Amino acid sequence: MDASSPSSSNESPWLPFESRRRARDEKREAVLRTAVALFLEQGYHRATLNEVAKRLNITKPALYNYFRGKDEILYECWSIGNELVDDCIAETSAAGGSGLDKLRKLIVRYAELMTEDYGKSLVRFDIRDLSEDNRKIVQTAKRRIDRAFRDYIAQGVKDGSVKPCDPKLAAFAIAGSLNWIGHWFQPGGEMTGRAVAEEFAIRLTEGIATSPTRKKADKPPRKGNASREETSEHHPRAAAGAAGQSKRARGRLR
Amino acid sequence: MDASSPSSSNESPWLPFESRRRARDEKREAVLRTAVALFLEQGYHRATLNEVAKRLNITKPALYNYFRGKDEILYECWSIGNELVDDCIAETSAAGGSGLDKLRKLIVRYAELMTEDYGKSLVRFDIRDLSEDNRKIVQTAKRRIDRAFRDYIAQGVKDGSVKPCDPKLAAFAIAGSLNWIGHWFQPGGEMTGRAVAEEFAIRLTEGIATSPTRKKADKPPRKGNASREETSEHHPRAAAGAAGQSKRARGRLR
DNA sequence: ACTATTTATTACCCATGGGTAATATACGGG
DNA sequence: CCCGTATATTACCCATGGGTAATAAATAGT
Repeated sequence: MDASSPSSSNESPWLPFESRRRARDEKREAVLRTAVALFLEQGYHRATLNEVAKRLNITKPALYNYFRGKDEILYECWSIGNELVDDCIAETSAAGGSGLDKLRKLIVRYAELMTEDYGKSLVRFDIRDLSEDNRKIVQTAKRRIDRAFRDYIAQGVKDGSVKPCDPKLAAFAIAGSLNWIGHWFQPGGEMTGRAVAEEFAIRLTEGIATSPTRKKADKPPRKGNASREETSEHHPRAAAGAAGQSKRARGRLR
Repeated sequence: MDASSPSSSNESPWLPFESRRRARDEKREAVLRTAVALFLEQGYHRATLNEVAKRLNITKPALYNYFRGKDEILYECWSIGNELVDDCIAETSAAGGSGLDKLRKLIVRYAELMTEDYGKSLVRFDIRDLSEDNRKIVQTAKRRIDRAFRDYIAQGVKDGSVKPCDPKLAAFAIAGSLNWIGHWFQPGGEMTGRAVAEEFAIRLTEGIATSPTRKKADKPPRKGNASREETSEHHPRAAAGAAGQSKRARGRLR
């Protein structure tokens, strides 16, 4: 343990009593990284700003230099996740292919997102904890995500890559599976996020695809029970850092 | 509106200032019905015991005649839902058939449960709000539910009704879809709970079934967008009563 | 009717934690 | 070196809401 190491992956820019000259945005993001982890770990209501501050080696009021309040922090966390999803959708839509191709691509990306903190925040945070305004924004964004799934499915039905089905219900089923990943996945388990994502992309589309699914060597059913017991039903602790991405500058105060 | 009607579906046994002689268990259950609805509607932390009491025409301390505290009420709500699931599993296991048959049966029942209050409580309530002891019980129960799904799938793979696949991941995918129903379904929408359940049973198994799925006249893709806009992403308000079932007598006080 | 028991009410307590005010410290520029 | 600005700290405030104590009203039994 070297306490003076410059800056490992997920560390606080506020070193105990020292160099505090980092750029403002870096600190903002550090707050969000810490907050999202804590909110996921303990749940928004049990998590306190005091604890967030403590993990950053600062005190609660300092947080108010960067955010208006707890609910705004929550919103910003969600917002980062949302940008990541938007990127997924944009890329997926840009890349050509059949409806099914796009659907698969989106599933892979979205699934992997669900294994990261900011992705989880999209499905684990309660919209009702937000301010009226932010809640509206979130709801609109969620509709847009839903539409992406539905559109790809509908498009697939049209171009023949997807069996005739109700796009709405199919989207519900698929998105449900994916969103649930955000509740049970924890890094360090049997499978990596990427592996889960790819497996789900196959599993979730082989029911509605017109052509047979599997590509690579047909994966045989796996044995072996994990050491850390997971369940499709519950949400365990969470931790682990997530992607950073810095195209944000909204919400400057003063 | 006849205020003196004896006892409609979801009403308080405590009539404003009057007849208070109902059996204890009936009152207990009335508290739970009200609580589960409110917890779903507002979220556990935003919901207050004062509000629960108010909806029952009583005051907060009266609730403590029936429960030790808020978290115990939460647990009891969950517990009722769990009993309902247990019944599903028991019935499904009792009825014979291939692994796939059982899986489908369980999906239908479980899905429909997810459209009811007590069912939703299984997936919407946060385990971390419970006492240490109750949390353990819940976790165990969740593992049991997960096992049922996995076992049916594994059995299906063995008896040839289900394509070779990893039962664990398949169970995750299916349970995820189903659990998510508890987040988006609201009665009064386009489809009834039963309809959703049956549709999901087909959709979720047609990917892993060995034989072609659909039974009745092949349902054509449906058009028509609902008046009340749903999304695969968010959780709306909730209300509606759920099944009662009264095989409970645990937790008597004093 | 009188009493015991159950069940409700009114009036509190108080821990928690979000948020603020006043103030101190660091930093960058002239 | 001094001053303005940004950023942090200490010391508070106070609304909320779970939980309790003391007490009153209803009910059942004899």
